[in-house]
Amino acid sequence: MRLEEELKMDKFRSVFQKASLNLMFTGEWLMARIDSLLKPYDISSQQYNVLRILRGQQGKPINLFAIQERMLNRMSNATRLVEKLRQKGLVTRELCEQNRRKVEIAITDKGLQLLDKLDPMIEQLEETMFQDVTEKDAEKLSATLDTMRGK
Amino acid sequence: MRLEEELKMDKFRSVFQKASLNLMFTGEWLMARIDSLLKPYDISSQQYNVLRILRGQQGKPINLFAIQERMLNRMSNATRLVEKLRQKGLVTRELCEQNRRKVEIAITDKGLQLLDKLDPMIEQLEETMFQDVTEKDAEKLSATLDTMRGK
DNA sequence: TTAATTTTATTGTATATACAATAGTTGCAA
DNA sequence: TTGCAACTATTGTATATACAATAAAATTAA
Repeated sequence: MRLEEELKMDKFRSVFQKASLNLMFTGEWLMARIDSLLKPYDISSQQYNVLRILRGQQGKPINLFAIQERMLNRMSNATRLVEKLRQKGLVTRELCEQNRRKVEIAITDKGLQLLDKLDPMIEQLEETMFQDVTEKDAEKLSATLDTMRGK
Repeated sequence: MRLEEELKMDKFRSVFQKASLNLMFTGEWLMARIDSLLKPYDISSQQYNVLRILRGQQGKPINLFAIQERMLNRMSNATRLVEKLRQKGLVTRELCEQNRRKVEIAITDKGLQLLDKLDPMIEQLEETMFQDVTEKDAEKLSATLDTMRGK
């Protein structure tokens, strides 16, 4: 459905305004889809994102500051987010001996297993979303978004 | 900056995964920009969005359910959001006589004046974002997003 | 008319979020 | 060496959010 119908708007100030609204709307839409996929596993999209960041580290621990830098939405609170994951046994937390300001976080086997279970579901969602979008258009989308965020 | 650098990721599973992440990241990025523009006026991007919906009604009141349908992110709580606006004197709330389930909301002059002040700031932000994006690319962006959300 | 269903709004509750304030640790400059 | 700045994490607090439960009014069906 086009954005006009989706938001019941009959006109936009400009194609740029329409693109902005569409970007925010579709971004929210996608996160809501992901959240509802993850809900039965009692994990939020934020938490899922952090687990993937940790897996991307290939077992190397990473501190809270670095996690924050890699998060999709700017850090509201990496400390508390990671603490939730720790309580579920999905990550470990260890004080860094070399630099006692830092806290090193790593994903556990249980965390990896959870991701293994979730991955196909997320990939399936992606496939559905992009079934009528070419690789070229997906690349174009990324390129336009990069341009919008600027240097 | 490209998403790779932004999120410090060296590779993506596919161009589709990259596009998904970019969509969520850039959507959040844009909302955060808008929120920080609005902050001095003590209004959130959600509240701003509702005010614009009301203005779009050309003075005709609109009920909470219809507001919810037009909101950018799915309704968490239109009741409470609108109540905040009412407390600031930006909207009015009136029980509908014809259908007593409904509550009619309308924007006040104060609300319209606030929007008049905010509009140029938001337009300026849009201009900056799209300064290196053509109209054609903006249309393409909207079209791809519409396709992703599907029928 | 009564009962069931649908529409619309409100409330409760747990959690997430933004953002500022604080604090401990380290590194650097005077 | 001391003091200051930068880095990193935690905490406090107010607000926003998701989502379910409830309620009231209207509509439909029996």
